[in-house]
Amino acid sequence: MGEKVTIATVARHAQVSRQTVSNVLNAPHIVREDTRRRVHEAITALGYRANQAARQMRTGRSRLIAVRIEPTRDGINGSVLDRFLHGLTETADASGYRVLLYTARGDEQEIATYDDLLGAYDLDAFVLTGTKHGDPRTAWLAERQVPFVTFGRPWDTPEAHPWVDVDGAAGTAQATRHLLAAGHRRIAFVGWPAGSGVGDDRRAGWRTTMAEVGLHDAAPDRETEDGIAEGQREARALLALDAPPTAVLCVSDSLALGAWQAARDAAADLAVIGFDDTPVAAAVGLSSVSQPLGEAAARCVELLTGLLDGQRRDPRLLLNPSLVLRHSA
Amino acid sequence: MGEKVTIATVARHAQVSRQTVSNVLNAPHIVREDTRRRVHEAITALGYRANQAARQMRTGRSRLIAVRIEPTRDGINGSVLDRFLHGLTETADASGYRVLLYTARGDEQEIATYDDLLGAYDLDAFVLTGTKHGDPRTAWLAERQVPFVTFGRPWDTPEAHPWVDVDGAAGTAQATRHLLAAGHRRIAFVGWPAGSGVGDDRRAGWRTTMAEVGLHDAAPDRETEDGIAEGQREARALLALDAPPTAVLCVSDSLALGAWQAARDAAADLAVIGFDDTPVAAAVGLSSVSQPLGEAAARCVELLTGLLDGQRRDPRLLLNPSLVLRHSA
DNA sequence: CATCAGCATTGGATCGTTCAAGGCGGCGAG
DNA sequence: CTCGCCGCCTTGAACGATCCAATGCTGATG
Repeated sequence: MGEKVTIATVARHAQVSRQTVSNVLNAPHIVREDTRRRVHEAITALGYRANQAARQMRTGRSRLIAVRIEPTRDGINGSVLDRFLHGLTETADASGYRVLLYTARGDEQEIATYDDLLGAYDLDAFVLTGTKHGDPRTAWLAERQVPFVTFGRPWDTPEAHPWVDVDGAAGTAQATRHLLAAGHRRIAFVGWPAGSGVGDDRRAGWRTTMAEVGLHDAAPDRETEDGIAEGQREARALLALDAPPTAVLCVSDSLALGAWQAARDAAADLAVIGFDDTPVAAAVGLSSVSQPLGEAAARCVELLTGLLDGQRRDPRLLLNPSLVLRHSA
Repeated sequence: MGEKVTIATVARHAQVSRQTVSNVLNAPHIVREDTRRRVHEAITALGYRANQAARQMRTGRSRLIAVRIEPTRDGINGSVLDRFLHGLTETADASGYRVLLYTARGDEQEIATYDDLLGAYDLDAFVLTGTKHGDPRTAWLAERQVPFVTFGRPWDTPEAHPWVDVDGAAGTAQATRHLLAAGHRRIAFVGWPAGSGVGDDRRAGWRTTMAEVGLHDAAPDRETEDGIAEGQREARALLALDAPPTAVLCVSDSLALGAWQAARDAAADLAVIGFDDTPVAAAVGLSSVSQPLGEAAARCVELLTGLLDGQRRDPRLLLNPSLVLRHSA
């Protein structure tokens, strides 16, 4: 339709210079009230939108945030990222940022992608999900002073970089207390093999809570890979014990679902609580610990915009999950 | 570390002019073999990456594709978009494009977002998911000649714009044939209220297949909103019939899961097949019709790059889903 | 030997924005 | 009265790439 509307068009229309229009947008306080209003009127009248490419070329900032999207590994856990991503996009929008996606197989390729994105698109910041011990990605980014936030704690050095995370231990502690309050005494835990930050954290919440009430002995602790079949297997093993537990707390919904199915098949009276409150849990009526993903995403964006604006807020945030009760416990 | 690497840096390093470097990148055939090689060596040696902002300003193309991410409505169906998005990002990457996310509440706001994205970021193209009758979004984009592809047919006018879709009718037909081959004669369908393109399409596959074998009379057809509780209700109603069906085909996994649970609770021998092959279906062992989401995404990107390069391929693609068999049928 | 075609290469202009520097009127201080 | 300063605005230059027109070079031809 109409010709391209640039800052010059607006300037002509408002009878001022280009720079004044630019100032209205970027430093309104140095422009006189009525001039500012006149420029704003011209902007809306013409439907002007600042060209990001041109702005970016001059300032080196793109107002773009990169987020990795992973292949849905499990299928069950995929929805977690999905919800997080949605929250991220929405909050970023509100702050004038946009979310750019990328994929990568393996850390090395991911780092190459950083390089690419930074070089070609001048990305402002990165959001990483799923951190692990000795993560090479955060090291690379930190070394180059690229602003980034992780959703997930750096498990080695808590102060290494800004992060947002959900307090897994608090979640399992809450679940454990709920089971205790319901009269359970033998409460087992089915978790991942020790060594993963997330898994160990969640296990710790259960363990300390059980220890607090002196029930540590009546608390079988199992380690297994993630999966429904694995959950079934562990539940069967637990039920075959001399003094089987009356409740099981699982580190994931996959394991919890398996355990729940195994208990039902064996007609055993076993309370089960999972973790992540995935759609699967909701669908089959499984109680689960729910992460505040929307809030986590919002905090990530807040931290990033803070970083980019040079503000210094406390760059580490631990959020509390909540327990969602359904039929299974 | 090193200073910013621009096209001039590369030119100096390779002992040629800026334009020659540009030609190597954009029109390699007009540059002499050995010159080209020398330039390429300089590029890799310096780690040069073309600045997209500068390129975009001159050419007006951003190599960016926008995709909407929706709030996970159901929770169960969210994973479909998730997998599609992953495929999209991966294929786009391979073609040198990047995926930009956006959210919007309602069509009006979404159209405003188009305007914004086009004005500010010079987006090259859009991918829309979930089309409906009389979609105002596609009309808006078409009117402005913005390149776009929809994942989902335009249900009013098949030739309106390029699209990729999965043949829902073929999927339900395949599922119906499977049930027939397994000896079922009374096969019910639980679908959404007539009027939604997707739902009607899926219903049609079942109906025509049943009609082909003259079993149309023995085929109860139910209409209901989506949801697990709704699926349970419909299954109970079906089982209470004088001549209850021995199998149920559902338009979604949510409904199928509900039906499957109701049948189990009633200890009824009822085969159930769902649609979308969501993680929930996989988790509980529900047979389902699976959409080739990765391929659909790849085709979307192919179509778009074709459009952008001015190629004229057939811009309409109907893909075949496949039946995934588990315990439930 | 002069001319010209064919091709690779060069310099300058350009996209839309922001930064740096400067102009200009008015006001208070010396 | 003059000077300096402040607030507000304008002008020229720059970011890094591509496009366009012009130039240099080589070799073949009249």
